[in-house]
Amino acid sequence: MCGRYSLRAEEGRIMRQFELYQTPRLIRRYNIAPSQSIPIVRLTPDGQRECVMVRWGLLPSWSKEPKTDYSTINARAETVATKPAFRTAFRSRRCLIPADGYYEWAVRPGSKTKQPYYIGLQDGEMFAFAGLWERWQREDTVIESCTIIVTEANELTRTIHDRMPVILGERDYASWLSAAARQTELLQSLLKPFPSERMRAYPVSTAVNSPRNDSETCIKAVDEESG
DNA sequence: CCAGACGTTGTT
DNA sequence: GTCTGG
DNA sequence: CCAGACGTTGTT
DNA sequence: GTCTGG
Repeated sequence: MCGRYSLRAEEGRIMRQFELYQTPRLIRRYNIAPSQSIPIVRLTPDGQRECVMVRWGLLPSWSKEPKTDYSTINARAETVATKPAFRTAFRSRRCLIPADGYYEWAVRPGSKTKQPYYIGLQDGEMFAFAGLWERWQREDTVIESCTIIVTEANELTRTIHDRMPVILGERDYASWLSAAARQTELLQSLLKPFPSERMRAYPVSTAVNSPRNDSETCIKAVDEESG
């Protein structure tokens, strides 16, 4: 699963990696939580890439109330093509979600508290989660939202948790964004665990537990025991 | 036909 | 919106 | 994901 | 215990 992440990269770096002409104004984030407004990269109706802020926690267009349901912050890769809450977005509203690390909480045997880990690429560089976005509209209120797709964990992340977010390599960005709705097999083939060899994970302090803490402390390595 | 659900995770 | 359950 | 709140009435 | 807020 993926319920917290960081995005420290600067706007220029994001524009380069995602081939954008502009981004919204962004500040460094160390502890992004569900329900917050996050930048996503998607295609405009005429096929241009754009970066916009949307709410994390997908709100289906048919929802009666526009409240965030925590259960839609992630979508299972195995079922995303068919579940009512996600399938229409899977067909035509896929997005990339820039990030440079995410957090998982490992259950520690014999301890009531969990050990948070910070997980990312080996070089700490920015990457993209595979995501979906949706638009909810009633009268004059429009709410755009998104979800992060998750899959089974790889060898590295499995030591912490049995699920992990889908990370896309740069070569797959265009396919993910623009594949035709019927190319289910191609799309599905992109939703695989990222290679362990290119990732790293280390324990961090429980400061990250509270979404109020949004500083470098969240990503600083600590010894396992000191949680 | 209409009503009601539509999600994921972790824990029990 | 669309499918399932009654 | 974790943290933090969670309620009504009557009186001042 | 369970829901809401971040």
